[in-house]
Amino acid sequence: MALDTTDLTTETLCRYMLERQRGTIIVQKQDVALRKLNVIIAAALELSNSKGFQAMSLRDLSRETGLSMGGLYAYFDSKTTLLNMILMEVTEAVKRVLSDPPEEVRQDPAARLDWLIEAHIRMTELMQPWFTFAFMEAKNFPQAERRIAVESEALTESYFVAAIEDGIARGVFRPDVPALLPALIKPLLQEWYVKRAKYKRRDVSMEAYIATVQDIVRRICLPQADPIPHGR
Amino acid sequence: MALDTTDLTTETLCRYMLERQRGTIIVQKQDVALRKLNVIIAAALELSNSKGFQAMSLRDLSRETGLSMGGLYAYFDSKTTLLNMILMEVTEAVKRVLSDPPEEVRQDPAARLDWLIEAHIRMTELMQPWFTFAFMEAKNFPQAERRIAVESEALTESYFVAAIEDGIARGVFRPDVPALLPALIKPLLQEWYVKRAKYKRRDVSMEAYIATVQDIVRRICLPQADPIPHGR
DNA sequence: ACGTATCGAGCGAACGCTCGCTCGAAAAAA
DNA sequence: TTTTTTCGAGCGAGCGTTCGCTCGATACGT
Repeated sequence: MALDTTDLTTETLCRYMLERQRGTIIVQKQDVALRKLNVIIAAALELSNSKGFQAMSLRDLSRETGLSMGGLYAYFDSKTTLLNMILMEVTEAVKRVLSDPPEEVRQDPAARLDWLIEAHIRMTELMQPWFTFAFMEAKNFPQAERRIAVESEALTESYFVAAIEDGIARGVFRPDVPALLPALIKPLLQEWYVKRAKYKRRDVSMEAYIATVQDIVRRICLPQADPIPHGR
Repeated sequence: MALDTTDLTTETLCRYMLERQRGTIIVQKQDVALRKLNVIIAAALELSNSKGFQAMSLRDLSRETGLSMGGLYAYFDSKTTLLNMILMEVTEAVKRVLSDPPEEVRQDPAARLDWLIEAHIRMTELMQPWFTFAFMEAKNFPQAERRIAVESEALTESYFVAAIEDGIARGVFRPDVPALLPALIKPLLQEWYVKRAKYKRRDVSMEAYIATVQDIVRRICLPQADPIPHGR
């Protein structure tokens, strides 16, 4: 599981963001800008995820970051821009991570599926506030932003489509794998970060969750190995 | 599939609501109250689901219903109460529908699971705006209301837990059915009404969706029958 | 049948407040 | 001094909520 965890910290993501948003971020000094951007984004994610983006006022954000109202506007030119900045980093991160599976996994469809599932869940765990934000807020986005979210989701699904089709073509997977399966894996992956509190309460570890989803998908795709003998 | 569809129309749900909220609804005349409540709830669901409950102002609602600001307050005493009224009808409807499976299904665990899946999806289809509201808005509810939503979800899950445990106890299901499976069925059911637009676009009928979820769950629970022989 | 009293659904201006956002000035850095 | 960064009072719009009021329908006394 070679997932570059340092690449998904809020700090690193803010570095990407700063670079990408040179146009809108007024502050010139790199180190100052990066430090404050970090504080702003972290606070924005926390406030947003606890009360909703739209219910988070910029005064809340000002209080939480220690920056003044005007100070905040050196980092974005509108509240919607702030939303876009966060969204963009999430979708870019998904592309970065899921688009290149490790070499050893490409020849084995089952392993490739396992890897996709594990990588996706581990990524959402590392970037949990980001994904919660992107997922929870997506419904109320302006149309343009919602299309981005939909397309990003379609991209994720396409990775699963490819892996499953490959498995069937190689004769490793059952030929009657449901056509809807790739679409249905997505909500299983989202469940982990959306209902995180619930699984924490039940002492379900991320590893156990990953293993279960992998197990379920394997049971659906593979001709049954029936690993544990059972009576009757 | 004996699902009483007339019981789940907005009109009928408003009748229940009117009865339950006698305390808060000021309007005395039954028929007037019922007619207007219908208009108010329908508009509230539509506005809420397109821009979010928070973002729906009572002025929006006033414009959409043709009632004045003051007029609206004859039907609820605060915006939060309006939210609660809708939430409550959803959770009560779930109880009504899922708590009594038809007799012929109780002795057959696989059929019982199939029934639960079909009943739940058909119900969410009939009450789509209600479920979208309850699910999408739940994240940003005040704490008390969020607890109701969480408990309602736990209740739904418990129906699946019971059915699966019964199947294992009877030796019909594999003993190694993942413990998390009941929790993971829920997001598969939600997927249908949350991403409704996506499946419409892809020409996936509700029947096909139901059949797929049933198929998937069966593959996970049953010792593999391997109905279609497949090559290698 | 007719006039009068009563009812109550509905109205909408107004209140206190918070919102996203601006901008001139102070502070800090260079 | 000049440039860059930060500040925070203030703007107009819009929020949820209230309340004195209207006015057609109904009930009742004669």
